[in-house]
Amino acid sequence: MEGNSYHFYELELLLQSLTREAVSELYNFILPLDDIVWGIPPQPEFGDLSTPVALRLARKLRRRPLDIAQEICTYLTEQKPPYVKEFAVTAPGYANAWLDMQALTRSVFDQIAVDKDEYGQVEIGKGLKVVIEHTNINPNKAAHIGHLRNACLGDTLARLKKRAGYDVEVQNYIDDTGMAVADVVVAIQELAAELPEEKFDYYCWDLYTEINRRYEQEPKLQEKRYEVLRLIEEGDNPTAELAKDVAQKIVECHLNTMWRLGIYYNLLNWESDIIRLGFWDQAFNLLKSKGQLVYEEEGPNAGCWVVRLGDVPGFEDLENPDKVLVRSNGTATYTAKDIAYQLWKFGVLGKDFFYDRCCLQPNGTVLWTTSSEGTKMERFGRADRVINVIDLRQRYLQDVLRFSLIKLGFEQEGENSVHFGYEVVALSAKTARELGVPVDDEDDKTVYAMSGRKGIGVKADDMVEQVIKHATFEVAKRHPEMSPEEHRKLGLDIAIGAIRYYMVRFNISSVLVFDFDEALNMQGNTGPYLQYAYARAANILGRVDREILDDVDLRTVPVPEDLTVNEKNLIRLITELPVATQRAAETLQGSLFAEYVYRLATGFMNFYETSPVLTATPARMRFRVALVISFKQAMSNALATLGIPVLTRM
RNA sequence: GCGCCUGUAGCUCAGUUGGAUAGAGUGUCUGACUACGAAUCAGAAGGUCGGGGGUUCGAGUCCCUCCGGGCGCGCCA
Repeated sequence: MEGNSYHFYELELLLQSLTREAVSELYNFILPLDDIVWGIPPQPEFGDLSTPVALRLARKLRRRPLDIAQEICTYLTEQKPPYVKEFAVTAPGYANAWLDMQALTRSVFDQIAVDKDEYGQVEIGKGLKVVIEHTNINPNKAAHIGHLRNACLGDTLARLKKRAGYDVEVQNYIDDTGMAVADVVVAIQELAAELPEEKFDYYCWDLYTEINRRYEQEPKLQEKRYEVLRLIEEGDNPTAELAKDVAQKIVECHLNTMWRLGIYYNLLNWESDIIRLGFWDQAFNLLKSKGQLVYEEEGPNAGCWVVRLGDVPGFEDLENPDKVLVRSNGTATYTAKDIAYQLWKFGVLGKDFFYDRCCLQPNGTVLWTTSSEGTKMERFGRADRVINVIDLRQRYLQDVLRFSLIKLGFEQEGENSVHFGYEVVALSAKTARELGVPVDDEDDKTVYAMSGRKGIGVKADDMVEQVIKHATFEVAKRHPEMSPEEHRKLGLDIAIGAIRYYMVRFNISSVLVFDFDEALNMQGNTGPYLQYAYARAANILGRVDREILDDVDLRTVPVPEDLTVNEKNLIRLITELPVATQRAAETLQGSLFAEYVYRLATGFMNFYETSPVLTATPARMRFRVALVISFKQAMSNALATLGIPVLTRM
């Protein structure tokens, strides 16, 4: 946001500082900027922007709020801020501003004409590299809808950060040496004769459930898990080879699942490479040299290397707040490896992976993979900020990671580590029942947790396929003239819109109660509603006389004085795109952005219903064509930020 | 036991650092397609914001307390 283009947000900021000036001049009182809010009032009678600042001042100044508001308005009027026509006061003490919408519209048109696809971008992240780690699915079974929430949130975050000017690198961590993979290896060795080529992840889903059942029945089978786990970590043996093969095949399945939804990565980070390249040994030496790693001679952690966290807020009350990094038998804990890995992300470990090209993704970008003997590259990691998209159950561990970095001498890195913690996905009673999970028939309020071990859950591909089927059916109903292939093609794009919007529209800190009926819904506050608004705009423009369309120029088209309520409302929503992007990117709230895009779409729907374009008077028509062009551009940019396909027909 | 999250319309959710009459969607009921596509729009009904105290000009929002639901507290990964 630069130049002299005053939109609502810039105006809000300008009025904020002018108001502070007014308070300081009039009452010799310095108010923090954050205490002065100019916002959109609930009723049009209260103007276009308003502030309750006089109400707040009343107590301190011991004066009537209405009088204060009046004095502030008088002061502001004398300052003649741009695009404000008038200031006025309403009870019980609000100061309101009326804007020159005609001039404001002119300015927005100009900006969209210049910025086009870049309209809505901001530059707060310029020069900063952020590494976003998401997806991170155990490579031992099919992805389920919980993983889908992770991936959709992470991908939307990445898109928002890019639009906010950050240099974004998306990493997908693969725990190929963990217990989960070991379990499937045990299952294959104990239960399976040969492995199928198709739907390998689905096959492993069942194997994983089965082996966990066996563990219950034959506890001594559990000994085999640890033996397999040991062999995998050791490497260079048939069991390790099998594990590697399983992990790679599963990762391939996961990638296909995510690619279908427009989710792409820059780098796959393999746990086995972290181990093989000795990241922890490197980190251990580094941390020892910093002098904050403690070797315990006595107490409960005798013989271990620990980091002391007892004075960290939130840890004081723990029985044993210190975190063991190296066990008394000399092996490193999971957290220790995580610390090493996190240091690598910031480029301060003093050790790097080698890299190989993994494949070309459907969007035309190369996916790279870490490797223990590939080529050296300087481009990965080295982040200014790191965001780990991991569900909230791991909050404690993520806190330990963050505070450990701080305590161990990497204060900056700790401060710049963000745990993007989201709640898990659970099943509604209805959907659980449909899956055959035993549910309480009396009680539809209870939600049911998914469980990989028990095989309870909705697989991501199943859900995607069902939504595609439903969307394809809806398209076919509306377009009998199209071929089944076209139906399916449009159905796919609509399904992507429905799924992605459903996954990001809720607050991340509450459990997403997954219900099939709701996920399949395409009316109301859904992804297809947003796509439909765009399609309607495209449809209008497709019907405008070619000559007129070519002739309408956003930079010169006359803006009428008598803008209607629906026109004004739409213009105002279009001007909000940059600030909506900025706020969502900075607060990491994709849902905030989703809500904005929904309001934008609704604004257009209202305009559409009330404001004919093609049959309006010539001058009005040309203005409305310009407005539709502007909306279409803004909506297209907004949908791209959500990763939702843009459709001219649906 | 300690800690964190959560409770708003029948259901799923919004609700900016305390601000004007608590909002959407869905479901139910009623209207609007020979009109730029009805995946839409307009209207009705639906609320002790979990209960009770407190703070103040003003509380869904802040504090205390109680109740319900979820999760976390390893020399596991």
